[in-house]
Amino acid sequence: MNNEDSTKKQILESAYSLFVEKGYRGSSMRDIAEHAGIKAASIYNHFENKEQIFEVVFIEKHPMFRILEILDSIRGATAEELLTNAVNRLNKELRSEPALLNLFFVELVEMDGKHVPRAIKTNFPTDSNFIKQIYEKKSEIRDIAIPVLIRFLIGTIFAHIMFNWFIGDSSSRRWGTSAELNDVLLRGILR
Amino acid sequence: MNNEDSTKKQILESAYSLFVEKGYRGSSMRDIAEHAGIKAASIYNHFENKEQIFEVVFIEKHPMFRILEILDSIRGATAEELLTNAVNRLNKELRSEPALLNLFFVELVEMDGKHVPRAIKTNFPTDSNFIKQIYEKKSEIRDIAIPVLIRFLIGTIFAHIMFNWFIGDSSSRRWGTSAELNDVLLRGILR
DNA sequence: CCTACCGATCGGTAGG
DNA sequence: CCTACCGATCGGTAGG
Repeated sequence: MNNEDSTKKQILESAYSLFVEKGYRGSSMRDIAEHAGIKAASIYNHFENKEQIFEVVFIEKHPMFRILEILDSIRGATAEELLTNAVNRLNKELRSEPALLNLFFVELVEMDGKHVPRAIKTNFPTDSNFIKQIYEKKSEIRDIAIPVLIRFLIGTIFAHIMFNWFIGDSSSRRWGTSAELNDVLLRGILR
Repeated sequence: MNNEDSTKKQILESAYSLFVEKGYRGSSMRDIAEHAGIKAASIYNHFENKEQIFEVVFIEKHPMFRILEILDSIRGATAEELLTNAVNRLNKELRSEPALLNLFFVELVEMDGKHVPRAIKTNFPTDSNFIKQIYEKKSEIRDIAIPVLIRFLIGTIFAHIMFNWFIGDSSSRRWGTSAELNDVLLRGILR
């Protein structure tokens, strides 16, 4: 039924935004229901219990897939351009939507990371435009395995943003700008 | 009083380990009390409420300070040695004590990061043995501001470990080893 | 430092 | 899909 589907989707969207904002235990079934326009008891027509909702949300919204999706829209004539664009874009995206990583933190702290393996197995992307582009520009890059490169790239962005959280955004000037970090990154990656 | 002090400390230690393991809302005052060997009501002789406990714990155990503390014990004859040792040591430490970062995730998700600025202001280290050593070896390093370097170093370790969490530890072979990441990092930092 | 207790809220169920 | 309700647990207080 169409109605069933759309209610289920609304529950998932509601749960996602609440989990990300308040954590798992901080988001009650009543909150999730209200935000989806129904009553708490009705949720149980679509899900067995609260944890099942989280499971589905986490698998669908695993930040890794979202990040690979963002990377797929990046273009660049040279490896340097491609990588610089990727860093800038990811940086911007993760800043404007810190929620992206929050879901993962909730999984780590409140769920002990137990859903991670299944999330990876369920929907790891089979082909990535970004990775394809990197392969085409392989000659400009040091002899590093591509997965290691991807890892380093994504990792650097995380690092950048997480460090800002650590020290608070207030004193960020003294700790360097995005461009400086990008420079160090490219030096390590390019020939 | 000595007794007051030690009870307070036990409450803080108990709260720390519980917050890290179960999150803020997942750790009840009764749990915290029991783990400290007292009853829940007695906590209020030492703290005004639950959030005040978290505040004190977070300021005392902010991962950034613990990391700088670990770095202070690192030695190395050359910049390369110093940095490699630092990467390996931090990596080992963060792996054996993932709790270190969990406290910060709890703060970000359940507290909205509101205690971060005060934690930084309250106890930022005035002198660091590690930073001093880096300065002495400045000639071997590219012309990067030292804070940027520290940031990149700590960030790389984070990145390494967080990426493992993201993909789950299962498929880690294909994504590269610690040594490979260290190599990319050093290329970017050393002259 | 404790026992006893408060109102509020939780996840989930019964029954229609 | 709802109303009504369950037992359990929460943070916090009173009073000694």
